[in-house]
Amino acid sequence: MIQTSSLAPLLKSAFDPYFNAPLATWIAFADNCEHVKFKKEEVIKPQNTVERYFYFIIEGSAGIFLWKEHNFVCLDFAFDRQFCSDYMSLLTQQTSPLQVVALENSEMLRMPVAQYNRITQESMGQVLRLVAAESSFLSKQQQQIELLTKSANERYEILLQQFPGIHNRISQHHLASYLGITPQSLSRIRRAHR
Amino acid sequence: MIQTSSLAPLLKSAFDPYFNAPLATWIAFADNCEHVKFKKEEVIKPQNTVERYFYFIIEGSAGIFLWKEHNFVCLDFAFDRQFCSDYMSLLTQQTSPLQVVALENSEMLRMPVAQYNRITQESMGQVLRLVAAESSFLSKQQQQIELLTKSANERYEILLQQFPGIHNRISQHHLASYLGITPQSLSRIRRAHR
DNA sequence: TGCCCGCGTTACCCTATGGTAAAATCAGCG
DNA sequence: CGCTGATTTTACCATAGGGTAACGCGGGCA
Repeated sequence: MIQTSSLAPLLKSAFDPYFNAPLATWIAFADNCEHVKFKKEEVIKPQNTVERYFYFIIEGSAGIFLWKEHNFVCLDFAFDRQFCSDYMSLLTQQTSPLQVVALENSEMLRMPVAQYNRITQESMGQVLRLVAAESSFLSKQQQQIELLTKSANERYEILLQQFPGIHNRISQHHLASYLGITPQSLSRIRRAHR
Repeated sequence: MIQTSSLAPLLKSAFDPYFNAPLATWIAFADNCEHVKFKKEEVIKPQNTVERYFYFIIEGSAGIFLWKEHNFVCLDFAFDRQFCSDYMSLLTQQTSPLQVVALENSEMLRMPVAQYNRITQESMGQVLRLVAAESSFLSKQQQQIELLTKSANERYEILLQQFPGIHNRISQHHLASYLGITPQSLSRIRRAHR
């Protein structure tokens, strides 16, 4: 069993671009976390439940999904060193229709919401929480801009730029649902790309 | 000229649903603001500039727009007692392609970004800033969900529910661009609605 | 009162994407 | 190495929404 505190450098390097906290702070943070593993396609947080954890991906990937008619559409992807809770439900502590699913075999660090709330009352934790909120907003607004102003084809190109190699890690029907199209349409787009 | 501090009760009542601050705090807040007016269709913040103010709408409305090919598409509306800056640019203090426009003759309260940053280092200000970020995220995610999972027709119905009477205040081509369709398509949808 | 001008509407055809179904390819496993 | 089931591709037609253009209507203004 890995000591979670040994993962502190990883946390520090992931968040250093946003704000500076000494390694000791990240060790304390990691000490409040649990080290968990998920199998590909395993449901981390089912729909219509309350999110109980703040998750950080050590290695692997996850998707945030929403049921629509006959299948799940993907609202967002998260990869190594990213945050991947159902943030909506984490914030409100209400059930949400969103479901979080591991998209590869993954290792994560997770902190129970009670400790997340406690920690985000301390000074560094406030910054962490604000950074999480503001950067989540920025990326959501970016996604909205793309949905409103780009074609499916352009959105696919942007996705590939944003996450190079994503098409080797994530199945096509997930990518398609994220783009707001069917797998068949995505296949057509990929064909045109060659 | 209205004393901005006389608007403190309005601020307090607008934010009370999110967190509780005594009236005195809002008076102090308002004292840092300027009372400004805009005419219908007046540009409050042009595209490709940096947002210099935190805006609060006393009365009226505004839209956040993005240039696409031959016209502006609307990313969001804000009405009385809502916040209406180019939040992306306010946060990053970088230029952004977003443009903020008054959609009716409007009165607003605005606080320069330097004071906004100063105030959001104090305790109540931190809460304000976090609330702004988290609620902006929630509403953006909701918009993304609607774009991905609803038809233009359904999105129009949702918009009417969310802002009752909006179709009497905002022109159809703005509504259409917000929904991601053309004014002609919106006209078709409205016809079907009768 | 009558004339414009802007906005919304209608009409027409076009294109991107959806839906269904079948074929092709790939991947894991005996 | 070949079977089997899953994933991806292709094909075919259907539909929502786009583009252009013409029309109509209502309000401001001469």
